[in-house]
Amino acid sequence: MSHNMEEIAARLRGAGYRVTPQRQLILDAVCELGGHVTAEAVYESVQEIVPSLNQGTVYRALNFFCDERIVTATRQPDGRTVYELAGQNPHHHFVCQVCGADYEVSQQMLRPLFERARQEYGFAVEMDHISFFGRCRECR
Amino acid sequence: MSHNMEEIAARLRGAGYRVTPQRQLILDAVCELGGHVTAEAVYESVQEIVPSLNQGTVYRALNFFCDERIVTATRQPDGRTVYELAGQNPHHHFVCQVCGADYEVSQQMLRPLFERARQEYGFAVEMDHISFFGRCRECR
DNA sequence: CTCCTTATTGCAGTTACTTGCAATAGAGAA
DNA sequence: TTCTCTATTGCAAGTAACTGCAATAAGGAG
Ligand SMILES: [Mn+2]
Ligand SMILES: [Mn+2]
Ligand SMILES: [Zn+2]
Ligand SMILES: [Zn+2]
Repeated sequence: MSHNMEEIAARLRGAGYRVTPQRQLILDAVCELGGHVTAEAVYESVQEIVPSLNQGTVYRALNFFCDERIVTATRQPDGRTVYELAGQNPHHHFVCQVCGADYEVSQQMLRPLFERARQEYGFAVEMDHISFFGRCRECR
Repeated sequence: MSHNMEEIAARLRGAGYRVTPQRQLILDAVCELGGHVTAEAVYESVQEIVPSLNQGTVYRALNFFCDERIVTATRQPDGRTVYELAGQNPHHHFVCQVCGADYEVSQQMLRPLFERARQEYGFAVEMDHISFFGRCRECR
């Protein structure tokens, strides 16, 4: 996973947002830490570079990037939220509540359901990163 | 929505749990308030009958009932969790993020997806009350 | 009915995240 | 470069929900 900051910056500025060093550091951290990362981990990471950078700023930036669809978020059953670069391949997850096994599944897999939602209810699901919790084969 | 306390109480006692007045009040409140109800609303409701009843107890009881599959919970995008009696007809929701419109959809609708999860990954999804957020026809 | 084990409660403190506000600083205009 | 507007930050307080611990009480045994 990698991100093109130039491109993202241009898009954000074009929309009237500002590209601050804090936001760049935070996005870099999400990218470099890789995979599903907690706000806490991002905070600790950026903290090492700019100790004055505030936790509130981390949360706000992460939410901002989610709104802008630059990162995705999933709420875990433990109450924490994990973030990830909303890169090239949109996907969802099947997560085992017992052992934590995590199957990444493509957007495709949910298409039939979303299609039916649209046809039967005129409803357009707008979730690009869902986690379905349950049990894997071994844990049943 | 209604619940048979006798039956539930017997089942809980049989499993080694205790049926306390607090738990009964809390379950009654979820039932009587009806529909999707917040912990806050439950707390205020039981508070009127037993003012000493603690918020922590409400949260613990609600989680306990969720574990026992007696109530279901959904986390809303605003961060709050709403609870509901896990009654006769298991269902999920399509919720419009703009106007709040809420389509209740039967468990059936998700069966093909869950079936595929099982066949392709050996994964058994164990979520009985999912909310899919998006936009309704009018709000698009 | 009384006793005993231990599940549950009340309480207070903690965690994860959000928010109001005054100070700061992007970034477009001149 | 300088000015100006206002988006964003740091800070501190606020919120929903969770948790450790000592006191309480459910409910089975006798
Ligand atoms: Mn992911
Ligand atoms: Mn429901
Ligand atoms: Zn597993
Ligand atoms: Zn709508």
